[in-house]
Amino acid sequence: MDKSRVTIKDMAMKLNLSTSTVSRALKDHHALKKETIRMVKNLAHKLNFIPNIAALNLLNKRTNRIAIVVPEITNYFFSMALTGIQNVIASTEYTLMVCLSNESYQEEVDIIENLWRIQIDGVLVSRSSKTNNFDHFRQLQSKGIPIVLFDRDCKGLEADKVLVDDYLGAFQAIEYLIKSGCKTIAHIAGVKNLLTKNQRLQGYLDALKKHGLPVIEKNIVHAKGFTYEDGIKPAKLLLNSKHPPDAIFAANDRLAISAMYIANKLNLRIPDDISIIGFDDEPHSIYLNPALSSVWQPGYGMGMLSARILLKHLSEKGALVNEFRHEVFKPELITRASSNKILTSSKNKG
Amino acid sequence: MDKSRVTIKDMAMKLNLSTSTVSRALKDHHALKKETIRMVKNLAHKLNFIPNIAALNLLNKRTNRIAIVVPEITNYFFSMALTGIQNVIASTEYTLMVCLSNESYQEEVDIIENLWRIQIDGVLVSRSSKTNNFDHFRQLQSKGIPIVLFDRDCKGLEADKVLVDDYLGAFQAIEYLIKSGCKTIAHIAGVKNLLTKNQRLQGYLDALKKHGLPVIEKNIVHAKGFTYEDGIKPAKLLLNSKHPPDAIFAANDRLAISAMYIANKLNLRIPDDISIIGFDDEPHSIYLNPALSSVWQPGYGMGMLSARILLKHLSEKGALVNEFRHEVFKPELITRASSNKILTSSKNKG
DNA sequence: TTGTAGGCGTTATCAG
DNA sequence: CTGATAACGCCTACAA
Repeated sequence: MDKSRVTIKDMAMKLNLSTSTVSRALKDHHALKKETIRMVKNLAHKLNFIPNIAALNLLNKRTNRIAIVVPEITNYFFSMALTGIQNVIASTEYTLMVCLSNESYQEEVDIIENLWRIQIDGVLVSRSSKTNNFDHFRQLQSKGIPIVLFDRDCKGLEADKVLVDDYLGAFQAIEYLIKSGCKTIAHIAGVKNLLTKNQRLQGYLDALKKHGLPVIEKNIVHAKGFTYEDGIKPAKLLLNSKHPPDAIFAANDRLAISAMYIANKLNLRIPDDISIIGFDDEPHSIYLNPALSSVWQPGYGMGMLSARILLKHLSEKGALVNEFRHEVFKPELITRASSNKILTSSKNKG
Repeated sequence: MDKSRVTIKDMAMKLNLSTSTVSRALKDHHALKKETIRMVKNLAHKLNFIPNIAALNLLNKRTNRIAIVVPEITNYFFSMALTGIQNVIASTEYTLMVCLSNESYQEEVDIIENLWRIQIDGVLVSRSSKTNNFDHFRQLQSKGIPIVLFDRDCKGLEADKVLVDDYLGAFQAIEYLIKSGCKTIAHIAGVKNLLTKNQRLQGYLDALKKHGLPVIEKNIVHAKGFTYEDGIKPAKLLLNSKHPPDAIFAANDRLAISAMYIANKLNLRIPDDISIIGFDDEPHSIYLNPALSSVWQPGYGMGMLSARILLKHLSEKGALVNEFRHEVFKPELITRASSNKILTSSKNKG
């Protein structure tokens, strides 16, 4: 920080006033002469006075810092969420700190513990897929630091939550596949997690059940992670089997794209031989050949709301809030050529 | 911030010492009894004492905050760079603030001006493509705030710079295309910028010249931005023309993918009819059909180095540094099927 | 070897 | 209506 900043003291001297008067004038204290206020404000404007944040923080026992903890940002959903969060935070006096857990439970724990050390006011969290225990979050809360969870729920943890209806997104995707004529629909699920219910898997299961399709165990494969590479093995497993499925619903676009890749290698036609639907609707999905159907999530909006909720908490500090908000956004199935069996083969529906 | 933190005063009272002694003991002041130091440190450890950052900041006239200003983060290169930066910053007492200019000059100016208001210690910048005037950066520097530029150069601005050799990347791409038999190579360039020299374009031009190929004006098209959409028009322009080129080198992968998309629509075979090479090597490029050749940039490493350079500056504050570092990373051409004419058609080279 | 005092910039309380 | 004082938590001359 540069040293040439004007302080209240400087202005007080120039105006032959006390620092308290200047301070009060700057906040339009009612009991001051209008003239005094005018004078002070004029000078402040002329000298480009800006209150020293460190001094205020010391006084208010705050740091004006918010942290966001996410598994990664090289992913469309998280980068959009971060963009939304940042756009809200940017117009406040808060500073946003980005922390990456790399989908690792241990890294996440370390980060959270460190957040207390380095003194932040509040936290936005999308937990790692490996996280089965939420005590690190509880510990932070117990120190008075509010947490807003977004995208990935922590069952049993009481906090504000901004989620997307994964169940619905999956359900709709499966129903669409069924209606387009698919009979054996496989699912490449995300990382297996002991504690948190996998809503996308559940939506898949319930949709099958609703339409009287059998659940075939070997048609449900858990990926080891969420990268393209992680999708290769599950896709091979499914598509190389004796009775390959006629559709794959993947837990995200990367896994879906890997499945498309393998299908291509095996000379399977998409969607004629195998329909594929992803989740996330990354921008490049539309430029694949064929274009990938996917479930879109409102990352930007979720980010904005999460940030607003956290800011609200911080401004209400002291007023103990026992009620947590629980917001659920609706995803949207975007159908494209990769799942458009009907459209492609018989041209009778859009 | 929670209020239950232990302060030096608390410890001083418990130990019947003055705060100065405690303060000194914590930093191993030479003139203190070993015994005293031990006692203080033990207690500090037992009570989990952590110095109050706001107090230190007030004292040191710092804020411990660093800002990174980038056009966007929903892009592989920037998100990797940010990841690298964050990983360096995370182990320090600094907090990283992410600011997005959305490729807009005006937004960038606003951000930079605001950075001074909100008091940050240093800035990492990758300027917007529309930025032709660097006075906002100079103004910030003149207030004593160090700036490290990364990825996108600002010609004429004196600052630390961490760049990638765009010229070389483009040159190698074009040479490769020429060697693989392409005769008319087009270029989809990025946003036209009055001031900064377009190194990728220059590399393209020089490679053509070196190999005696003519520069055809209409085979150089500037995109309006860097999104997939921005690539559609240039691609149509090139591929719909009377004498379409037999290769396209695009300024980034998104533009290249749009070109692939249009080529597909026009039933042009890639690479037989048209070779395509991008820039950035986004992870999904390998899963396209055909896989996209691209110039890889070491985003993560560039981010790390930029952060280290900035930290160095901040630690040396006071010692006026007149020498700026100027680091240039080497990119790497990754060849895949989209440009592999020889391999694909006659199988005689890899 | 340790304590005292003053200051970093701001605000709140109490006087006047 | 305005000023003096203390306080936030820490550090560092200067004293002792």
